[in-house]
Amino acid sequence: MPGIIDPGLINPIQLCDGGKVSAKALRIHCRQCKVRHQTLFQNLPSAYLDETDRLRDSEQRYSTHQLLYLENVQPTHFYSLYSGWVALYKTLGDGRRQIFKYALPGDWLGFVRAPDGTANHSAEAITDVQACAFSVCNLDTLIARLPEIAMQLAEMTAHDMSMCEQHLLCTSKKDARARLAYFFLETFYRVRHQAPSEYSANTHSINFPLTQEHIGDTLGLTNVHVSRMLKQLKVDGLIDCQQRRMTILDEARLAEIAEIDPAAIIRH
Amino acid sequence: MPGIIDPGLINPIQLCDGGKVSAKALRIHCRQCKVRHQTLFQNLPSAYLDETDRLRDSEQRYSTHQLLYLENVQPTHFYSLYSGWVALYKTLGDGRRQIFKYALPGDWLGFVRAPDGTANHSAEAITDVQACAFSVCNLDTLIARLPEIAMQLAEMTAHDMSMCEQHLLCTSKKDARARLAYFFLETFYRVRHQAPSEYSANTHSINFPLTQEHIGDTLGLTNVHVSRMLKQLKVDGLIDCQQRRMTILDEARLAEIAEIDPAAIIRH
DNA sequence: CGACCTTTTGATTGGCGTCAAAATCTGTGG
DNA sequence: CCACAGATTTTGACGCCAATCAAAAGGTCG
Repeated sequence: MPGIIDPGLINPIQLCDGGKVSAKALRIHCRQCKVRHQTLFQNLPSAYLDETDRLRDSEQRYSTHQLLYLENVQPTHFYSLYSGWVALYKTLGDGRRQIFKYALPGDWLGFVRAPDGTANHSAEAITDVQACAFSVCNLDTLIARLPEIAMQLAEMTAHDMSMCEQHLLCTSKKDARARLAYFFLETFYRVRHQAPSEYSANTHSINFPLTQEHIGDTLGLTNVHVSRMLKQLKVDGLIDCQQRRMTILDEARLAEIAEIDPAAIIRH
Repeated sequence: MPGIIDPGLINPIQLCDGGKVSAKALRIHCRQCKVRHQTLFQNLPSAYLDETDRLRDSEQRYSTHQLLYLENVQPTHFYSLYSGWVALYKTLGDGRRQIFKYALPGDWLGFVRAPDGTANHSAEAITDVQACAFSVCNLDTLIARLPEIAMQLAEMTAHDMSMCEQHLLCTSKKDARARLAYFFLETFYRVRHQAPSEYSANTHSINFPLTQEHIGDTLGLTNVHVSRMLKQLKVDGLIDCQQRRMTILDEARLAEIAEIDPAAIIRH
């Protein structure tokens, strides 16, 4: 029910030391989390990683449909996603929404904000989600102590920017069929890379929790039209998509339909 | 003639000390340039500004239709734009292109690149252009010496990202009329803010060098349809646009048509 | 099992693209 | 200052892709 917001869904924070998570489970999780921090902390001397650990605020869990943060609201944290899918989207007055990214494990959320400091988009858990939260206050501390992080942050944002431009190109210049082909391929590659546990090499398939409405909101189509075009792709034997699992059946032809520059794929 | 590239147009660099620019003119320009560096260097102790001056590589001039850099090519410089308009765009195989930003005076170009270091978009001068060029090699030097710049860079990129998301929302969810209204308003605000000399408070108008084809390539419309819808807006007395000048006649109604959140405008 | 969500299918409409030609603007050289 | 070529804008006719409305079928979860 886009456009209508239940404030109770926002920031149901469980602090590490106060919540349901046992100290031991937490320690294990933190250790795993540390690996995931690579995207932001990968160029840091490893000795510094302990420092980042100390600055991490809490572990948080969200279940499907819960919001991590909300457009136009001052966010308290930014997040390193550990598991699950999160949709990042903007809403228009009448409830239409544009999803512009699905955050996957390893992605960072919440750094890009409007000039006044409020979030410029909302973040909703698509699946159950685990995330490491950093207080936005700590970001300054972190950067003051470890300036390398700032550059890393700039490059991560630049990468997001690059994807967003690609998305814009896709949405405004390609027809529905090409958009779908593009989206499925991109998503497939991203999941394979960032969430290998959700990828099966045998079947060339991934876990895929999105509804056709999600896809429509991403590509600027209605769920009805997504259904029609997706059926086409299935009939043509290019793709299979059911029961929360998506299989790429003919990668080459999909890439062709998607008008993807093969060189661009390699980069991901 | 999108899609066809004249290599002669790329990087016609004039070094400060080797080109047509007199030493005096250069010194004046650099001084002005320094002001324009605010976006990247604004948080630096002013003593450091001399250092950035030393790291600046050259002044460059481009005339209409020249390329500053080209998609998929390793760029040698990144730029601080001093005067003029530059279109940043991606091209599809068949020549269709998607312009996703017009760089205006004060903007930085060329930092966002693909993971392999090549430019992920092209930059073409819409008008005659003056830019300060920094060698990409020097960026590391610069940041090593002045770490604050990295954070500034991250925030600038985040701001670009925010605009790109907005653009995506606009293009994929709004009809042609709303897209145009949005685009004219946004452009008007940006020019007023970043190039005050091109803005006239009396007439509420700005210099506007874009063709309807540019606008179409920006908003995902054909030039034909832009022409039709633009005429509507003119007939309705909302806007005037001719002879390279664009006037906002009814800001309130335009904002309404554009479905712009008034709060969002204030932020710019 | 029943309520709700998601997907599918059909019929119809409309916005925007395409093609084409005329009109207007712009800049350049004679 | 005019003439002319090329670029840009305007206008019309027509077609198609995707939106909309509506309803049925299939899935999912409590």
